[in-house]
Amino acid sequence: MTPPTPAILQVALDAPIDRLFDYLAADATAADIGRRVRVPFGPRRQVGVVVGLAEQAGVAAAQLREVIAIDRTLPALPADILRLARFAADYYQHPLGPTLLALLPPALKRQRFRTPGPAAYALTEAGRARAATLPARATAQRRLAERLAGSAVAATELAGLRPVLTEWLRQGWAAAADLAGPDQPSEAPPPLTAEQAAALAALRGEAHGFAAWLLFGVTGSGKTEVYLRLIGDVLARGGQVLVLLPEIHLTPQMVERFGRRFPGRRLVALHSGLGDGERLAAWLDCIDGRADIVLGTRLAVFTPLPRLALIVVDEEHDASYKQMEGLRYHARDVAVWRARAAGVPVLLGSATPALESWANARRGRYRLLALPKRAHAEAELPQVRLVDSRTDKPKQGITAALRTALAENLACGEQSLVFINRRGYAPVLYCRACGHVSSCPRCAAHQVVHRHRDGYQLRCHHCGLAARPPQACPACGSLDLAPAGQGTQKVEDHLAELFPAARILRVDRDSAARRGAFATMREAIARREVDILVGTQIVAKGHDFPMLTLVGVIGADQALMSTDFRASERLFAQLMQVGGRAGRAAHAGRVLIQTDYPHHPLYAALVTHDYPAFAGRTLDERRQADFPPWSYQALLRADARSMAEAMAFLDAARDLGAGLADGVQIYDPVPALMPRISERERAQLLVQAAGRARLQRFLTPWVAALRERRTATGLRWSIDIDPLDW
DNA sequence: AGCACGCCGACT
DNA sequence: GTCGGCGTGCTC
Repeated sequence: MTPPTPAILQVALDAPIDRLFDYLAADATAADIGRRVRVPFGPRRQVGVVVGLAEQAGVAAAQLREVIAIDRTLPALPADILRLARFAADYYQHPLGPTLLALLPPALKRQRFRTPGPAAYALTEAGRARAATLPARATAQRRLAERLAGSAVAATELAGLRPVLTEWLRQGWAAAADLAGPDQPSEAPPPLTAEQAAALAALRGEAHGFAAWLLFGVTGSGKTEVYLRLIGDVLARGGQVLVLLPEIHLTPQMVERFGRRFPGRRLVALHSGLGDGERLAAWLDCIDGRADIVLGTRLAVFTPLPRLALIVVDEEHDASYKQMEGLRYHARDVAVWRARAAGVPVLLGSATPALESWANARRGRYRLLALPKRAHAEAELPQVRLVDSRTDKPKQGITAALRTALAENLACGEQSLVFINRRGYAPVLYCRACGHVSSCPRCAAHQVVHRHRDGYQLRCHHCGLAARPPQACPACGSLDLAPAGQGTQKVEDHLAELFPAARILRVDRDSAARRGAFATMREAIARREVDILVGTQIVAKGHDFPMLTLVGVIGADQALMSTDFRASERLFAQLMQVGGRAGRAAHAGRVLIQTDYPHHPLYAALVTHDYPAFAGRTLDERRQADFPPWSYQALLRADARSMAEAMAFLDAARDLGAGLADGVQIYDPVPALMPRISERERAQLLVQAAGRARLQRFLTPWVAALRERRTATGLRWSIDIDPLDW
C-alpha cells in the first residue's frame, strides 16, 4: 500500500498579492478548509486561512514548504463566509488574503493559536459538597466558592482567582457554564400604529427566503419597533439576527433596548470599540451559534452566523457603512448580497434613504414599506422655518430670529440645539490688511482656529498638524489678524454671552473624544442639566433627546456650494435627522434654518418634510448628468510626492485601460478635490459604466494589469468601487 | 506588506 | 577601506 500523497493546502495570506500559496500538510482533509494555519512565508511566519485543497501544486515541488500548524481548536470559517469574502474581494478589487484576514477578529490574526477559555464558570455538585467542607484557612478557595455559589459567573469577573479556579476545574469541582440570561420578564411591546402593522404584515407575508425591503419611515415613526417585532418572530423560529448600526455610539442604546425586549436571548455587540478578548469571545458566540442577536457596526456584516435568518441595516443611508481604506466595502451592499446568498430577508431602514436605495425601490429591486407618520399621535413633525439671513443679518453667526427663539425656549425651561457642522473656533485666521488666510504647510487646506488653554491654536483637520498662531501676518506683516467665520467653540462662547444664565454644552468630535465622554454628555442632557446644546453632526445621529424642542441650524448653505454631487443628498439627510431631534415625545418641535437661499428647492422640501419630492428631483438631476445611481463608478486614486508623478501613473493607467474598455467610460485623470494632504500630492481617475456587470468586466483585468506593473517608488494607488467621497 | 539582496556616498 | 542609503524583487 502506497502512503497517501500529502495534501496540498491553498492558503490565503495577509500579503498585498492577489494570489494563493500552496503548502504541504500531511494530514490535511477537506474539513480544514476555512481553518487558520501558521506557515513559513519567506524569512517569516504568517497566519493564513485555508481556502482549498489540491492534489497538485501550482509550483515546483522543490518550492513547497510544510505548514507549521493547523488550528483545529477553533471552528473553521464556514463555506458561506468564504464565499462572502470571495465576493467582496472580487467586487471591491481587493486581494482575497487581506480580505479574509480583515474579517477575522484581531486576536485570531496573531501567531499563537491561543484559544479563549469559556465565558463563564459554575460549581459542580462535587464542588458544592467540597465548598461545604472547606477549612477556614483556605481563604482563596472560600472566595471562589462564594463567588460561584449562585448562578454562573463570567470569567472576566474571576480575575485574581485564576490559579484556584484552574485547580478546581482539574478536580471537577467547577466547570464551564453558560452565562444565565437575566431572569426578568420581557418588556411588553407597545401597540403598533396602523402603518407599522401594515408594514409588519407585509414583511411577515414573505419572511422566508430572500427579499430586500426598504423601510422608509420619518424620524419618530417607530422603525425600530418594526425591527423588534420581526426579530421576535425570527427568534421564535430559532433563527439568528444580524443588526447593523452606523456608529459605535449608537450600539449601547440599542443593546439596552433589545436586551429589555428579549431578556432571555443571547445578545452580542460587535464593534471596533471592544477589546481584542471581548471581540473574540463575541465572535465565537456568533460562529458557534450561541448568539441570537448580533448588533454591530459595518464589520459585523462578515460575522459567521450558522442560523442566520434576518439582516437589518438601520440608517441604511449612513456613509459610515462605507469602509474608506483597505477593502473599501459598503456594508449595506454586502448585507444585501449576503442575504440573497443565504436566502433570508434583509430590511433596510431610513428616514432619508440613500438615493441608490430609493432608486432600487422604484425599480422594484427593493420592496418599499412606508411609515409616513410619527408613532405618537400627539407628536407632530417639527415645524421647519427658514430664516432669511440676507435680511436678518446674523451677529456672530446667529440671527435675531434664532436668538429670540432660543430666549423663548429658555424662558419655558425647554432644551435647544444649535447645529453647526464646523468644529473649532473659526474656520480660518484672516488678515484684515491683505486678506491672507492661515493655511496648512503640508496640505491644500486652511488651518482652523481652535481654542487652546487661554489662547488659540491653528489646526489642520486633514493631517492633524497643530501650530501656534502667528503674531503677525506671514504675508504682509500686519498685526490685524482675526478668526473669521463660526465654529462650534465660537458659537458656544457667543451663546454664553447672550444667555449668561443658560447651561450650555458643546458636543463635537473634540469634546466627545475621550472614551465615555459622549455617554456622560448624553446622560447630562437627559437629566435636563443642559439648556442649550451646540453640536456638529455627532448629535444628529439617532439619539433621542425628548426634551429638545428647538433646533437652530447655522451655516448649512456651504454644502449647497460643494462640487461633490452627493453633497445635497447628505445635507438633506443631515437636516432631516437633526430636525428629527426636535420634539420627539409629547413636545412639539421647531426647526429654524438660517440661509441666504430661502427659495432653494432643497429647503422647500425640508419645510414640507417631503423626502420623496427631494429624492425624485435629485434623481432626475442625476439622470441628466449620468451620475449614480444611473451609472456605476470606480475611482482610481494615486498619491505621490509630486502631482506630476501621480498624474503620470494615472495617465499610464488610462492608456492601459483604453484597450479593455467596452461600454466603459474612462475619464481623464484630475487632481483630487483635496489635492495635497500631508505633503502627498493626490490625483484620481474616474471610470464609469451603465451597469455593474460591465464595470466589473473591465475592472478585473485592468486592476490585475495595474498590479502587475511595478509602480514608481513613492507612488501609492488604490481603487475604490462605488466611491462615496471625492 | 516585510525583508533580503545589491550597488553607490560620508564616516570611524 | 566599510556602514548604510533605499531601489528592486520575492514570498508556496
